[in-house]
Amino acid sequence: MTSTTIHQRDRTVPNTEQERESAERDACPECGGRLVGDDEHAETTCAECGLVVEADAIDHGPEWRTFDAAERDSKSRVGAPTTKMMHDKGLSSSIGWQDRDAYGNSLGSRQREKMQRLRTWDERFRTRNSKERNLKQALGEIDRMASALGLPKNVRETASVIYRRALKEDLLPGRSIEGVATASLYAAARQTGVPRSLDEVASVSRIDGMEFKRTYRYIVRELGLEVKPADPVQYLNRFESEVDLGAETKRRAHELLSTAQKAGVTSGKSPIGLAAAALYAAALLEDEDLTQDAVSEISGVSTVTIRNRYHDLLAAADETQALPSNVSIDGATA
DNA sequence: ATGGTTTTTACTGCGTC
DNA sequence: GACGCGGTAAAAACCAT
Repeated sequence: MTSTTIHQRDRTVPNTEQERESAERDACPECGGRLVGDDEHAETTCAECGLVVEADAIDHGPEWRTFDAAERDSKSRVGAPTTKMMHDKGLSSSIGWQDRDAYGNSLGSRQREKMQRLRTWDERFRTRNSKERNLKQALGEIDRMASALGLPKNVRETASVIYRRALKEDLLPGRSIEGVATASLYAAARQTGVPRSLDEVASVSRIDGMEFKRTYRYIVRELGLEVKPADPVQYLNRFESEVDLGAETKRRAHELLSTAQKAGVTSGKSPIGLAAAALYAAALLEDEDLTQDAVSEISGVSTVTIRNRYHDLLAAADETQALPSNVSIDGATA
């Protein structure tokens, strides 16, 4: 990640001192007059007739503005420059440093001391407010996403605890508030045993998936969070509630899952895939009307994975002869 | 950075309604 | 002929080293 691409758009506009001088010596194509470089407006103009030879050649804006669309959408992604150094974007007033009153007269020593105290407190309040506002926004965001995902209150609380820790440990600078908020929520959901997949969380977040995963890993590492691999059963429960199935089918699905877990064929496999496969396999055994495509739809797992996993599940079930021996699994064993 | 594992994508053939 | 299902190869994503 070098920054080489940022400034090398058009080298006809002078960057260095020498280049600018040479540019000034060039002649205007219109009237032959002297050309003048204007850094402020990124233009090269003719001193005689005012013709603008080069306009908007170089973006003089701060480079942290221009990386991708998501950044432009949410100003809050600008980490250190605005949120830390200029948390209020320079909008709030502050107490000046000169010991002068509004008319420019200098203050007496008593007044000077008073102003000094006020300055101290003014500074304290302002930085404090910024952190609080920051936190408030993050918590609001967490709340919004949590309700969109139908997550219970304790998850939000866990998420906010995680977020506060991140804030305390100075993990925020350089990262977006929303990114950390999203990551906190995802981690909290998993820790509290109500997992949502990365995709699901990403879909209700304002930040893109890549960024989300990156910040998630980051805060898990930095905070030393303990996040155990998600339990497939949790996913299974949720998938079951999204389709209309008989009670026996659901029982079966759980059974398949637990025998497979005991058989040890589940380690390393994605919990979501296992849950989806268990659901499909159970429906198959119970002659329910449930296609692989449907399961894939609600679980976000490809049909290929469902096939592979459900073969594993049935094989495991066969070996542990957990199936009642008189039940025929027509065709499913092949 | 690299290699091994898992998942996805894309394409195929088969049987059925 | 569309649909559900199954298999495969190659690409992509993920993870630990």
